[in-house]
Amino acid sequence: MFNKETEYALRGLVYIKLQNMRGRRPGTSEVAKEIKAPPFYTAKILQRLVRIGFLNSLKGKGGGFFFDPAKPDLPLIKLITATEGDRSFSGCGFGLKHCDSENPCPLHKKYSAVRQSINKLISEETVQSLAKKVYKNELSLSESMK
Amino acid sequence: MFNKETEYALRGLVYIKLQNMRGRRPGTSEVAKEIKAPPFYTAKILQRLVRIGFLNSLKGKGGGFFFDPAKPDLPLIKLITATEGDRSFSGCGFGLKHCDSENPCPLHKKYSAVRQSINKLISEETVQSLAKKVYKNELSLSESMK
DNA sequence: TTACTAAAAGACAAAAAGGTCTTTTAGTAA
DNA sequence: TTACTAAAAGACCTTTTTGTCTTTTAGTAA
Ligand code: FES
Ligand code: FES
Repeated sequence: MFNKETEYALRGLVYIKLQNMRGRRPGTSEVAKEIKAPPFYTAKILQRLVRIGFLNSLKGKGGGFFFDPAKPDLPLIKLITATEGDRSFSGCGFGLKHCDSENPCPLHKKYSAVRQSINKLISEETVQSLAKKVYKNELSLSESMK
Repeated sequence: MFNKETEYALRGLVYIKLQNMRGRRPGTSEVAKEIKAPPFYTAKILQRLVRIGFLNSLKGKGGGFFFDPAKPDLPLIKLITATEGDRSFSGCGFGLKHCDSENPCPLHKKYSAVRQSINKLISEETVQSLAKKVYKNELSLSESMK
């Protein structure tokens, strides 16, 4: 579905938000471990997200990553666009340069419906809304242990 | 949506089937040109599809690619699985190793619905059904020229 | 059977994605 | 103000994907 970078970013941010809700600011190695992602790569990705402005960080002892509570929630579509560009979920499923309902490909009718439901999903859900679900329902951020 | 190889394979096969319906057997360079794909890469991909058995070919003058009319239609899901493996449209949208409704990720509920509609689409449609649509409705296999 | 045509095979190369690691900088706590 | 902690930055590497090209093989038509 998403590429690795987006996956790690998404899982990482949800984990960070969840910890923030519990009054903590996790660091890179904790995040990487919890979301089962490569530690250095995770660090690099989180740094990029801070630079973009999606996330805040604090250096030094007791430091770590956190969300500015004053900022609006971060919809998945914004995150995805930032990590993998616009490529997904806008183009033609058949690979034409542009999806054009005036000049549709043979997949257009069915595919554009699916595409719309994907866009709805990633526009409605935010990092925060996902974290809240985990918080309330004990949903999983990593594999079940059984 | 799909990777390049799958896209070229899909467009190429639909083009070939369409030409077959018109009594022709196109060759690699014709296919590549018509679907706007890199010629040598297209050749390589088509060769692989022949080896797999999705497609037939005939060498020599008047030769080219064609579908065995006796064979059943080729659903997109088979093509996709052959070109890019099982990775898409089965796993967890959040990146967990397995999608497990007993231990769902926070995307599970909404994502699994979308995933199912994708699977429905690629199971229902076949190379042949798409070619037929193009044949009947003059749908587009490449960009509009305007 | 010769000349031609077209696919088959596979080596090779460029670009993008994914990942690792070292050095530097900035902060905190005692 | 020293010692420690943790992020920032960026060089470097590996793997996968995408793409190119040459040589070989198999067939057709005349
Ligand atoms: S033209 Fe292909 S999806 Fe719209
Ligand atoms: S567990 Fe993530 S989609 Fe099912």
